[in-house]
Amino acid sequence: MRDIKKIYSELLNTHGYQGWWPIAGKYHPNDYSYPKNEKQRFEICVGAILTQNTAWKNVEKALFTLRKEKILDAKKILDTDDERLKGCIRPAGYFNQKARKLKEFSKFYISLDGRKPTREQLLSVWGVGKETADSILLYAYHEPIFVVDAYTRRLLLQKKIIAVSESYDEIQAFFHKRLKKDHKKFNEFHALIVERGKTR
DNA sequence: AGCCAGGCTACCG
DNA sequence: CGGTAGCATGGC
Repeated sequence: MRDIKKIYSELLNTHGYQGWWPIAGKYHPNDYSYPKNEKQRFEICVGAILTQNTAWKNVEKALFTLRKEKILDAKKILDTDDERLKGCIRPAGYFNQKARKLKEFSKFYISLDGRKPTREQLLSVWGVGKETADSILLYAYHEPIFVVDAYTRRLLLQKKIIAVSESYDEIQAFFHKRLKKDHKKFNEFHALIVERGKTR
């Protein structure tokens, strides 16, 4: 039996600490203390939405522009004209949809008033699906919840740990069942799976 | 020069 | 329910 803990250490040996979630373009290997403030927390949420089916490289361009234009903020995004917002995030693709998603999420984020959202609440927001919700919970709120993405499925299939495409929730339960619920470990594991997926 | 990226919604049978 | 078209740009 191929233990997923063994897969984790192999990935770590091969790729090293990934330093997720990147804040303002910077990674911070083996330091899981981010976000350090609300501003950074919101940036993670925006990045999680913008990176939907999109290369992170393109998301960075959008984040850079939002930062430069000083609208990387929930209230500012809501106050920004749709066309201007679309222009800022254009490199991240699907800009019509994503502009709407950012506004819907900003409204939701403000309504939280500093409280931590539940998974159910996140999923009720238009444009937030399971992976995005779990990424936000794990990386922005340090909740020990495993993020499942296309790379995770591919990895489990390649290692013949699963037969054919199981559901998101089943795969997530698989990890939850076998790993201690530690947000740092979940953070690193998911980041490593993505890194492996990118470099094939 | 295609293919594909750190998905989601809407709609179909 | 599961399956899939459409969304869009930029990197390799």
